[in-house]
Amino acid sequence: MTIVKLPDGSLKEFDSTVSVKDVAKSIGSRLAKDALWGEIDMQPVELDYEIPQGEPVNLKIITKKDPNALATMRHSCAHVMARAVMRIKPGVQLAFGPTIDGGFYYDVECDEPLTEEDFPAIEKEMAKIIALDEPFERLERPRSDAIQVCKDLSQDFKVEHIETGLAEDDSLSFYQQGEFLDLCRGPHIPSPRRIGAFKLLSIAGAYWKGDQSREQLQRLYATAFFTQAELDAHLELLEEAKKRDHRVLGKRLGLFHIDEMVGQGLVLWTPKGSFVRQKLQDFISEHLQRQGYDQVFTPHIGKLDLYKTSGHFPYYQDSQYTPLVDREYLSQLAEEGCTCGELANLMNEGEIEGYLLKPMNCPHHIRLFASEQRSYRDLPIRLSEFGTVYRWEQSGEIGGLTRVRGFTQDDAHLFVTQEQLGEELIGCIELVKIIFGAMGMEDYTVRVGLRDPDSSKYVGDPENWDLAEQACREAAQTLGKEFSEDPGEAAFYGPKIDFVVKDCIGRKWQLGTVQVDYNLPERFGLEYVGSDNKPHRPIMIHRAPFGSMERFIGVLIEHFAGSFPLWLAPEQGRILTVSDKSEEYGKRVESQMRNGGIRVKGDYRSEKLGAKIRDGQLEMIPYMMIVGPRDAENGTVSIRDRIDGDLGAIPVEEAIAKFQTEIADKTVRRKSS
RNA sequence: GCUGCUGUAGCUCAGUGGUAGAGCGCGUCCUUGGUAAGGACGAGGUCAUGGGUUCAAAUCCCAUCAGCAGCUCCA
Repeated sequence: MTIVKLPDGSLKEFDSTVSVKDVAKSIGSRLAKDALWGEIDMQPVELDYEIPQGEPVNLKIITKKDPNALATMRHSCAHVMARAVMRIKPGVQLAFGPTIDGGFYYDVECDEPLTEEDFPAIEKEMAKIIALDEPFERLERPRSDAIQVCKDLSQDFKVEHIETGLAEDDSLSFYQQGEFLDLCRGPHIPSPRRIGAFKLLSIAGAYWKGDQSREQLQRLYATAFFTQAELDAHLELLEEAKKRDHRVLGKRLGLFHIDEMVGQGLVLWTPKGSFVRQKLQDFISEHLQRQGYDQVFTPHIGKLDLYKTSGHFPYYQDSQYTPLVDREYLSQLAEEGCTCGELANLMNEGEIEGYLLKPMNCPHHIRLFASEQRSYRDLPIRLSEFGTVYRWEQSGEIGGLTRVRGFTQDDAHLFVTQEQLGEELIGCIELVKIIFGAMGMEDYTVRVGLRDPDSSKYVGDPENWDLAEQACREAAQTLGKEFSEDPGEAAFYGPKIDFVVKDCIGRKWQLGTVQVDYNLPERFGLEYVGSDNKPHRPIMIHRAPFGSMERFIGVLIEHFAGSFPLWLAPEQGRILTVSDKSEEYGKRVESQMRNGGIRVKGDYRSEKLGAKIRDGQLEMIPYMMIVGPRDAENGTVSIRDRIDGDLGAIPVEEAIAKFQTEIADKTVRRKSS
């Protein structure tokens, strides 16, 4: 008698010996077909495994739908990959080899570095290993034995990991497949037969345990699927994603340029890109005005004293452009025979006079606040500026519009009383909500950064912190969207709310941010006169709903795949003449459209209509207005929509009205796919 | 900053130790065509920069700069 207990708690009894497959069949033919392997008392077994008779066993039948099935298979594939690498390159040290979104990796250290040229050989070896069809066998070892096993294998990283990361574990598990033995928590698939299709993707450096001061390993990225078709579809998806990369589209659509001669991470906005940026600024400005913000302008540099007071210099020196040293100060130093090394030391200690390219706008705004006597009646004071800041980002981090060295924040600083904090935070959140709403961006996450209660690194009164954190939570709730609360993620000066989106290849970027600050008002000694006629310290809110114009537009290009909504499109429409004969009418339509406030251009080249349409389509022009003799006669344009294609002929006035409505409504139209 | 890869015409990319090619784009001409590429001819390159090896380097080596992927970082 075989007794099987299924995950739902039900029991099944069989008179004779049955395999996992037989049990699946008894439940349903569909399950039998979809079954990949079984798990008996948590241990993976093959479908033809014969279930022991007697005592009831817990059986789970794993199908593709099981959320862990793919990850388990990929992890087993990682073992196969590591085994293949060890066969090809002797003396390989293994580190970690986990599963990640879309695949897996294994960190290794080789005497002689691996390159992508080694991929075919590794893949071939993997195929051989899979063909051997050896099972993954689990072994449990007490910790002292486990250390010895890893030492015998000369796997130093594994030894270290057992001694540090796994210091609490009394017993450790290994998985063995043929000659390959690896410290591993598991689980694994019963046999490599379930690895359907795999592919090595890329190779990159990675630090052991993510620590920059430790060994740098080689990380082999790869992926695997149950079927070749799924792998192909995945690879195609990756290719598609690359096409919407804002760096590719930015070049193709002529939105921005980054020039070697100007400098790394310094964006030159072309007329088209500038247009989009300006439109976005105008858009948010309307809402700032409505919310009672005051627009200000401040210079791009400030004296070092300003940043010494704010605490940014010399503390954050590494991420700033080198200061512009005061001319007289420099010549004085020169007279005193100061060497370069001494100058650098002075700079490190902050003992230097000069100016700094501003890494943030707050100190300037703070000095504006402090420039007048303030009463509680004046508060809240909301100073906004599209302020350009410069930060010396690490060279390896810079790329496209999403990480740059000079960028413009849609910045503002609110000086508020404790009582006003909550309401003002809600106002800030509303702006973010308006922006994401207008762009049709749903796919973002919200993080509320709270202080770590055990830490003493935070400035400000703990009671105020509690109030501010609560205010942040409540403000975040007004989004009507889930948010995470992250203790320890607050800045040392106050809690914050961050808005994060992913780019086309899955990298996460912070866009909007709202931060409470108890620190700077203190450092600058800011005050207002309260109703009690006594001085009080205001609280500051830093906020930037876009984050930075550069990063936001970078993400926006990918979000729209280059097809901006009509109100944002630099070129909203294009007049296409069927032949030269219609040029005069085309020009008339063009000026009619312009007078109606529509941004149009005319394509009067002696090309065939099909070619002009193709060009317009590739340039993602929202509307093409085709004009030929028929239209000239009837006073119409034949509209071709970027999304829906030919819409037929309508009178010019009607077309203008249609566009005006779409612009005024800021409609986001997307391909319904 | 670190590791690996890459750098050839405006763009996308071929290419060999013996001093450069395609497609697109651009210019001129022909074509006058109603919803995704009409044709011909032509112009355009210190093969990223600086060294080195060699009779000979765009090709091999080194350095620098820049780009890409990842790691680390991001007040």
